[in-house]
Parts: sequence; structure tokens; C-alpha cells
Amino acid sequence: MGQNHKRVTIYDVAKKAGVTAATVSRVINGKTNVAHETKERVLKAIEELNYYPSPLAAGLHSHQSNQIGILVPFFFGEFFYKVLSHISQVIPFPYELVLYDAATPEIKSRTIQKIFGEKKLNGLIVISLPLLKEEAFLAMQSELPLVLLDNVHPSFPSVYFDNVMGMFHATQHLTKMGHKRIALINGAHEDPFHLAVAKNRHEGYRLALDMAKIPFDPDLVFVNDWSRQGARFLTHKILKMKNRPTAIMATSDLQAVGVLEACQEAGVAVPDEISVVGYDDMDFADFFGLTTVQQSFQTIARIALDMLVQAMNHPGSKPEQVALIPTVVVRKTTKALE
Amino acid sequence: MGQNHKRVTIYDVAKKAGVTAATVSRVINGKTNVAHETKERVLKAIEELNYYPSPLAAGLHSHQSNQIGILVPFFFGEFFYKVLSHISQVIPFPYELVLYDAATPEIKSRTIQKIFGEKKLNGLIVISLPLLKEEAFLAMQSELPLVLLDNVHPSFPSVYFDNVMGMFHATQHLTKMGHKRIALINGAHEDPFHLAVAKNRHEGYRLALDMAKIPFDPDLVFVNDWSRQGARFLTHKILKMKNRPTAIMATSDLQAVGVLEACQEAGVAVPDEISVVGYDDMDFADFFGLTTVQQSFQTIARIALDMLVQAMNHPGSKPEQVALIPTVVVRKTTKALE
DNA sequence: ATGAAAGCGCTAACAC
DNA sequence: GTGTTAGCGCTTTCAT
Repeated sequence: MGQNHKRVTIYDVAKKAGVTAATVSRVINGKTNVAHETKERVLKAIEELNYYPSPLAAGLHSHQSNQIGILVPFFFGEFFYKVLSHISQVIPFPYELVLYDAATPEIKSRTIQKIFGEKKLNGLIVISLPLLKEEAFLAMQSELPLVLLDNVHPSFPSVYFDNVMGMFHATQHLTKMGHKRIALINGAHEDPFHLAVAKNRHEGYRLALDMAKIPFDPDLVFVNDWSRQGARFLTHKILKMKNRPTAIMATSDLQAVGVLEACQEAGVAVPDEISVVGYDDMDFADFFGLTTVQQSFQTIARIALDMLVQAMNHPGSKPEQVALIPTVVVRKTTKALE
Repeated sequence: MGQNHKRVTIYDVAKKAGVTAATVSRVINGKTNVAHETKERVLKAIEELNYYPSPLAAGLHSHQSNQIGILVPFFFGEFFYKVLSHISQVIPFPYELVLYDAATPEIKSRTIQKIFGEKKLNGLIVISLPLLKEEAFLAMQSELPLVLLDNVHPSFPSVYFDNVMGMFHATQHLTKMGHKRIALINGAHEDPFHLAVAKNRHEGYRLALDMAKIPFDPDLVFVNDWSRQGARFLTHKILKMKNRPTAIMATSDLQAVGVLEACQEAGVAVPDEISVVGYDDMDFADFFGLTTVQQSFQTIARIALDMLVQAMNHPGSKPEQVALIPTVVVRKTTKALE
């Protein structure tokens, strides 16, 4: 049971192959200046001894762990899950993924300090989280490549879903169908991390209204948390309004489902009596026939990694900003006004 | 822009504090044999230099990276997301989480070989994946502590949700309400990883039938993939049966939703004309009023980490097996037979 | 309580 | 093409 098998090192391989450690190292790292026949011998020895180079020892030299960090606020549910899952699918060999959970802004800051203090990662992807000034400063001092995903900062490569445009298109889908009284159910503007989602989506909504020359009516804007229950509650209020809106634009699918739920409870037919639009196109949106806003997680993951690799290979290259414009998926909860 | 600030090492701290590296090391690692006053000076120097010990260098000595690995088949959707999220909440200081994606059985094997070859992790949690004989052998040779989550192996600490019992209780909920013709919609028995879920859930179903002295009818068992669409398709067939079942037991909520969908399409009222039970209690189950089987992710994560810490601190202690018995959440898709 | 020195496993000049 | 040698930054006996 678990005998203390002594660790096999590069020297064991060297001895077995009748060469020195340097040569073994050359083989491992694919250097070209090794005789073909020697290389074969070394490879055979590696195989036979089942040798795995110590990443710790190799890393001590290069100051690199061959790991890419992912900093993320864990509560993001399906959104986060999808991003992470796609990242893990496109992460280039031989990098490993280290997960850092920014449960609170304090933990986030401490984690960032540690990451840039230790400098062992080959790269870092920060998801959804904005960088505070000090944090950005730290990152800029460092050689550790950083890219932002679902967020922007002028000093770092960033890919993000354009929330303003996404919401603009979604709302415009409604205005183009003749809707003029469009209620907005938004998530909280204030959150511990100071995310810009709520603000941006609000802005997109306003933009579409302006474009359609519909005066903005503050009484049509409702804010709550991002929950289904919150939206359900608000919808009941909306449905009771004297001059009831003909459409409800929600800032997330979860909320949109709450809206649907309330409509059903109140006996208001969707889309015949009221149109409903969500945001996110989560797995269940299709089931509900929900018209919503779709974002490509695969694309954002791929671009983030491309940017990171670019930054790792060409340090100092100037940071690109890429906005991904979400598209509207029209399903069955929206209908043109007669 | 990113000047090459030279890395601050333990020697810099030592010099600044007027001691040697050994003393600084003692302070960092909380050894007691350091004069209080010296310790203060060292701490101050660390602070002022903003020193972070190199985990790579420290690790070269201990052969440890202070990281815990998580090996997981990424496609598990909400299930996986919840487990991971809870694990990240209970992971003890100062460990980091390294994510290994076992996209295919081959990648899984290779990853396991690498992990046990490199031996740098302090521990490994394998989620949902069964261990092949060679893999288990590798792990047993090694000192690297391993725990299985959502799976069992006699040689390793394991925590898992008891699928047999979960399904047993769910089915029994139905039999107790007088249902005798209960269709089973199961996921595929065969999958690349040879998971035991489908088999176990089938067994639980059988067990409840036996217990209620209901003869097993193979014509009532339907198998497809785990998808909503698959279940929807099967349900349409079920609803057309001459002697239609009075209840459908699905092996996942996703499938249960497909069942609900088909019932609605066919104009069959749930639960009045047919009862439906799901499995998983996903976020949306509540919305659908779905009667289903609930599992505590928080508990499974906590226990897995406890076991891992135990194994790390007391190598050689004998592996425990913990089965978590899921409970049935009764909502509105099930009803007693008149 | 603190310092000196060896060594963890690998890499990279620099020789030959 | 291959060997020699000197670190990388930290920990840990062993002295004192």
C-alpha cells in the first residue's frame, strides 16, 4: 500500500540513457541540437522510468508555472459556467487552469495582489470583474499578461459582450413592432463589485427609445435584484397600471421567466396582450419560447485566449478591445402591435 | 510601462531586516523559535518590500504546490457548476484550485497519469468519474491523496449521492400514492466513461416496484439520451399507449421538463391525468412545480474537502465511504390515484 | 534564537 | 552534439 517510491529525476533518466541531465533537458524541451540516436535513447529511458519532469523545479527557473489563472465571481450561475467550460476547451497545451474565486471585493483585491506578487502564472483572465485603480496599476507594473473577459479596461486586452448594443437591439425589436410603452425590469445598479451591466443595459434601452422617438418615461423603469421572484413581483405591479405597457423588457432571462409567470398568474396572455423579452438565452429560454438576446460564449472564450496567448508571446503589444455584439433571437413571446 | 522590476526575494527581506534568509523563512512559516522583536522587524521588511514568497521555490523543497486538483467531465451542466461552486467556497487556506477537464476518457487517463507522475498537487478530487483499474493502481502507489465525489471506489475516500436510494424514494412516492403503471424514462446506460448513474437509477426504480409488489414491466422502460427533447419524444409514444401509464418517472429534471412539454402538447393534464417526477431539483424545477429528487451540493462539497484534508494530514488512514441519501421534494406534478 | 551551508530538480551559459 | 557548472528561491539540518 503506497510504498514510498523514490521520485525519479532527470538524473535517473540521464544515467539510464548514458548522457547528462543537460541532454535530457534538451530532449524534453524539444531543442534541436541533439543527435537523433541520443534522443531516441533518452526518450526510451523516460518512457521506461515513467519520468515526469517536475514543474516546480522547471518553474523555479523560468518563474513560470505553466498555469493560467481565472479570476471570477462565482455566483454568476449559467453565464459563468458556460464561459469557464468554453475556456477549458480552448486552453492551449500545456497550460493548466487555476481558479480564483473572488467571493467579495476584498478577496478579489487580495487575490490580485497575491497573483501579481507571486508572478508564477503565465497569464490571467479576469471575468466580469472591473479592475480598481490600484489593481490595474499593479497589473501594469507586472509582466504578467492580463486579459479582461466580459469587461473593459483601456490598458488591457478586453473582450466583452456589448450590453448597450445588446439591449438596444432587443428593445428595438420591440419598437419596430410598434410598441411604445415598454416597461424595463432591470437588476440592481448597485452591487459590491460595481459591475456596469445594469447601467449599460439601461442605456441600451434608452438608446432604442430615442431612436424610435419615444419619450423616456421613468415610471416605466423598475429595478429589483436579478431574480425571478423579484421580476415576478414587479410584473404584478406593472400589470395593474392604469395605462399598462404593451411590452416588458427584462435584463435577464431569469427575470423574464418571472415576468411570464406573473402574466400567467394574472391571466394576461403572452404575446397577445403583452410582449416579453429576456436577455442571455439561457438553456431554458428555448423551452419558454422566450424572445431574448444571445451571446456566443464560444467566441468570447476563444478570443480571450487568443489575446492572452498574444500577450504572452509578444509582451508590450498594444491592448486590443473587442466588443461582441449580441443578437436577438426571436421566439414566441413577442408580437407586433396591431 | 511595465519596467522590469527585479523580483524581491527572501534575501532582500533578510538584508533589510538585518537577519539571514533562514530567519525570514522561519517567520514566514510561523516557526516559534524566533525572537519576538526579530519577527517584528522581518514582518516590517516583508511589508515594506511587498514581498511574496515564491511558491515555486518553496514547492521545489516540499514537492508541493499548495494546490488541490479537481478532475471533472465538463459537460455536466448545472450539477457540475454547483459542486464546483461549493467546493470553491469551502476550500481551506491556502490552497488553490486547479481544474482538469476530462473531456474524453483518453484525456482523463492521460491527465491522471500526469498528475500522479508530477506529484505536485496536495490533493485531488475526482468528480463523477469512475477510476479504471490502472488509474486506481497509480493512485494507490502514490502518496497523493485522492477523494472521489459522486462516485465510489473501495480504496479511496468517497462521497456520493446514492442514486439507487434517491430513485427508490422517488418511485416509492408514486407507488404509495397508488400508482402501479409507472413508466421510466432513463438516460443512456452506455457512455464513454461508463458512469453508473443510469444503471443505479434503474435499480432504484425496480426496488420501489418490488417493495410495492408491482411486477416489473419492461415495456414501461424507455431509454434515450439525457435530453429534454429525447424525453419529449418518448413521452409522446408513452401517451399513445393503449394501456397508458398513470405516472412517468424521469431520471433527470431536464427530461422531466420534456415530459411536461409533451403532455402539454398532447393535452394531457399533469398531475390530473398523469403524474410526473424528475431528478436533480435544478434551479428551474421549482418554477415548474416539479416533484423531484433533491441533493445537497453544499454537503457533498464539504464532506469531500473534509475527507481530503483528513487524507492529507493523516496519510494511510483508512478510506471512508459516505453515501448521501437524496430526498424527495413534493411539488405539484404528482397526485394520488383515485 | 540565529547563522552557515547544502540541496530540492531543472535550465542555460559556456566549454569542448 | 554533449558535458560542466552555476544558479533559480526557499527550507532545513547542523552548528553556535
